[in-house]
Amino acid sequence: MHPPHPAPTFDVLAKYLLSKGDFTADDLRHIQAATLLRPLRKRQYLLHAGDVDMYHGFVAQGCLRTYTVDAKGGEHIIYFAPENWWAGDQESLASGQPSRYNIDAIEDSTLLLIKRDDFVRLRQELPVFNSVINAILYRGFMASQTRIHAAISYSAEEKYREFLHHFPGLALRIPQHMVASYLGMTTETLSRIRNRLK
Amino acid sequence: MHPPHPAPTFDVLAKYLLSKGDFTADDLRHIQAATLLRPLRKRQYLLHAGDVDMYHGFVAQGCLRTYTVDAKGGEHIIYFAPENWWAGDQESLASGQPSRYNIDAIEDSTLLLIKRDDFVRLRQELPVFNSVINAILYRGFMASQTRIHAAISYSAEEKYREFLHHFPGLALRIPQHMVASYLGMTTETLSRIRNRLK
DNA sequence: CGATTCTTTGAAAACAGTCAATCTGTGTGG
DNA sequence: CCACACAGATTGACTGTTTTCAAAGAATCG
Repeated sequence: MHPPHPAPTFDVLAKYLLSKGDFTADDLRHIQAATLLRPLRKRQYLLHAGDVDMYHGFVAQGCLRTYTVDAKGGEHIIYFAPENWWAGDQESLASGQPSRYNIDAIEDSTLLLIKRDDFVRLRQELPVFNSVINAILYRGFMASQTRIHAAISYSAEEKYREFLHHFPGLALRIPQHMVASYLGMTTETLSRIRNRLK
Repeated sequence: MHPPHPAPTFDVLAKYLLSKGDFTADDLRHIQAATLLRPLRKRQYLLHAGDVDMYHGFVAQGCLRTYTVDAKGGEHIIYFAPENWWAGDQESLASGQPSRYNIDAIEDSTLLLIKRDDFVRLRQELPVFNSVINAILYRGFMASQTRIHAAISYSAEEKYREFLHHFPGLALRIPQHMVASYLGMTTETLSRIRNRLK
């Protein structure tokens, strides 16, 4: 089970960017020059907790997760990054401090990496890129707000329904215990909820 | 119980801004020209759910809350804005859509309002202002992440400890049922936790 | 003070977590 | 290709935590 053909991976990012802003062919060339193709097999890491994140990763294919591991070994998934999402610890990238999070691949995946410094440079050189990235951060912020609302307001069952709605199809692709972890409940609880729902 | 002297309210914002970026006296004058002094008494609203948010509000004094009301009349506090925080629904401000949230004063408060359009203009005209605002949004995003982590990983007691740590002193100022609402638990549960802790 | 708002307490019920066993599918190496 | 190991999902019985409902006690404000 390999990621399919290696070739037109940058096209996924180009298409994504063009859907968000008016990039010229030249802009895209500059961006492409800064990207690095990185296939990641299932269970391989993009970032280990304790390391400093050096890359912004755009997921062209597959799915990654960002998570912590607590004292008892329990994993808590902060977020998922399927195709057309960005992976990386913004905090570590911005501060240069070691990350609290692990990031690894849930499925065989293909990423486009942009080095921290190149990313900063691109934002300075290309105003379109900068404003698109700002918009993305913004949407991420709004999404966090929605998730906080769900976490403090909803029952386990409502959280799961909301998840199905927010990530259509994702629940079918990824292991259930990860969905449970993302929602802040145990696998068993999620299993029983799913049972009730059908 | 009135907000004290009316006079040097803008100074609070000026001081705040100067601590975050290199503003010239002229920059500050421009910003001041766009601000509107708005005292808010306890329980008065800055924004009603269903309305479009027209103002960015800087809290010079007091404390506001942003919250939703569910079908059963339960309130869920999304966040608190004490002195030197911003209040306002970013989503509504950015999109022009009606807000899902209510924002009101928990204490008698003093706000400096900046109209939506003026805010956008200031960001365009003053690069310092723009980058400071970006940094603030950024920190807000990081804080959301931390809060999500707490919400899905911690027990009720751990959440309360974390709250005390994150908002030192705030638990003493605001009603406990609001802290409970913010943490996603009932007043009774929080009361019992506090009892255990002492 | 009287009224309202807020907090505490108790008992019962609902809910989610834990532990352990079983069941299922998938991939690997022989 | 089969057998086995392994990761993942389900189920049941039990425990523990949190909610709910109801009532009573503080504290605050006008």
